[in-house]
Amino acid sequence: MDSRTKGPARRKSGARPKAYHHGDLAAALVDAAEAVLTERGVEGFTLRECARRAGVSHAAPAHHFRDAKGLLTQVAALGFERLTAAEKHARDTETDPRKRLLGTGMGYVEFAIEHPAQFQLMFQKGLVDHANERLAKASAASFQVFIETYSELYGTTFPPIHKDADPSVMREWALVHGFATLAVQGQFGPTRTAAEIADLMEFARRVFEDAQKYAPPPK
Amino acid sequence: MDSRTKGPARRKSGARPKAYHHGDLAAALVDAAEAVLTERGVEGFTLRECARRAGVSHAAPAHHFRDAKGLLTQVAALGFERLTAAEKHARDTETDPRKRLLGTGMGYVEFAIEHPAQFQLMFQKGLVDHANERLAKASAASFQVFIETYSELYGTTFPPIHKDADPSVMREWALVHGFATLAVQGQFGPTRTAAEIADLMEFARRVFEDAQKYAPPPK
DNA sequence: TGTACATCAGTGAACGCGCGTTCACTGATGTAC
DNA sequence: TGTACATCAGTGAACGCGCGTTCACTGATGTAC
Repeated sequence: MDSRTKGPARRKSGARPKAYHHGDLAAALVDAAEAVLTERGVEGFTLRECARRAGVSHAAPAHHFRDAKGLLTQVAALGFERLTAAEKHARDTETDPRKRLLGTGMGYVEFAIEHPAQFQLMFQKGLVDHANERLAKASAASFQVFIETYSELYGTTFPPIHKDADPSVMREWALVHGFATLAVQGQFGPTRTAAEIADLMEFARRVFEDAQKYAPPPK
Repeated sequence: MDSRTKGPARRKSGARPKAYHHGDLAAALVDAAEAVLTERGVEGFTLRECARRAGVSHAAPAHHFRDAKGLLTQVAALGFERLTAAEKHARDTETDPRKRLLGTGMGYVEFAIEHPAQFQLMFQKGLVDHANERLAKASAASFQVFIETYSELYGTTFPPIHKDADPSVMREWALVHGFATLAVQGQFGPTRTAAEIADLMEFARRVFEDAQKYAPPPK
């Protein structure tokens, strides 16, 4: 009974390293996949390496994820969920609507720099099952934060993402996404050390503030 | 002697399909690589497929490019050269400095939509030898167009690309690059048919015009 | 509490695959004399 | 113009590699009675 308990109880003992059943392989594989992406990039991702890191045979993942794409899809979905959280976290340290919009962008960039390979995975076609419900929902939510925060400032609402969306909010998104993409690709120099990251974030702030300086007045 | 003549003369006859020497394998491989990228994306690229399309054994490319990365590097360099040309072409249909800056962005986006996989290759770490001189030069030149065109409008000059660059020109680049990236990744819907592409370009124009509306006044 | 059984979550061997790279080779081309 | 030779640009066989996927299997877990 208590042998079935998940989480802490499992780790507390560490006495059963050879347990036949893993306990929470799905989560362990997702963790492993994130680590592999971080260390080797999207190009270097393999299912077998994830299995190795989870301490399990390479056939085991099939019981939890149909195939490599299935695992990557979950990793991407989790990424979007974290991206949304990062946007909201950075935004909610501010109360002024302008600063809140700026904060949203800063959270976006911060997530990208700290999870570059995952960020790339999230926005790359073909690696991931875009029909997946969790992924689609998480992806839409991360954009929705922009729309909401923009609306706080300008008091307008926007249709779901589409060519007919308001050009202003798309401009906001494109700017932030472009900056994040360029940063991740190393166009602004390395971002390995904490100091380099802080530097880059400072640069992001200057760019975004420059953009706001000439933005239309709030409602 | 005339059998050595390159180009048209070689194609004119078509009588020597079995010629032992290809004539211009390097160029043929670059063409093939672009086609493979277009059809299969960065993920689907293989050296052997390029050789197949060039009608040559898979060991032949090594005589012209050290390895797969060597070929991809040349393809990326060519991509940047074309990107620069596209920017300038779109820019130079206008005379008004504001419209010229907008045109530069339009050319950028147009190139990206028409060569999505190549665009991705150009801006992806690890696939390409960034130390390559032709590539570095071509890459810098494509950004230089922004700087030049921006300077036409505002009369300032900027240091080479770096964190200390003027935030305004970086904002311009990030916006355009972000839009192009999102478009290529299908975030604005499919861009297969001519009509879809025209639609997207129209949307780009609206977004960039919206951005200019609130830009600082010219010099 | 004990037992029988179904289900679940792993194992590990085997498969076929296409890849990049290397190698000794050979035919074609260009050049020196 | 002819010949000898060096160089160049291909061939095709072979290599080792790690991959994803499949399969029959087995040990562990949960449940019904």
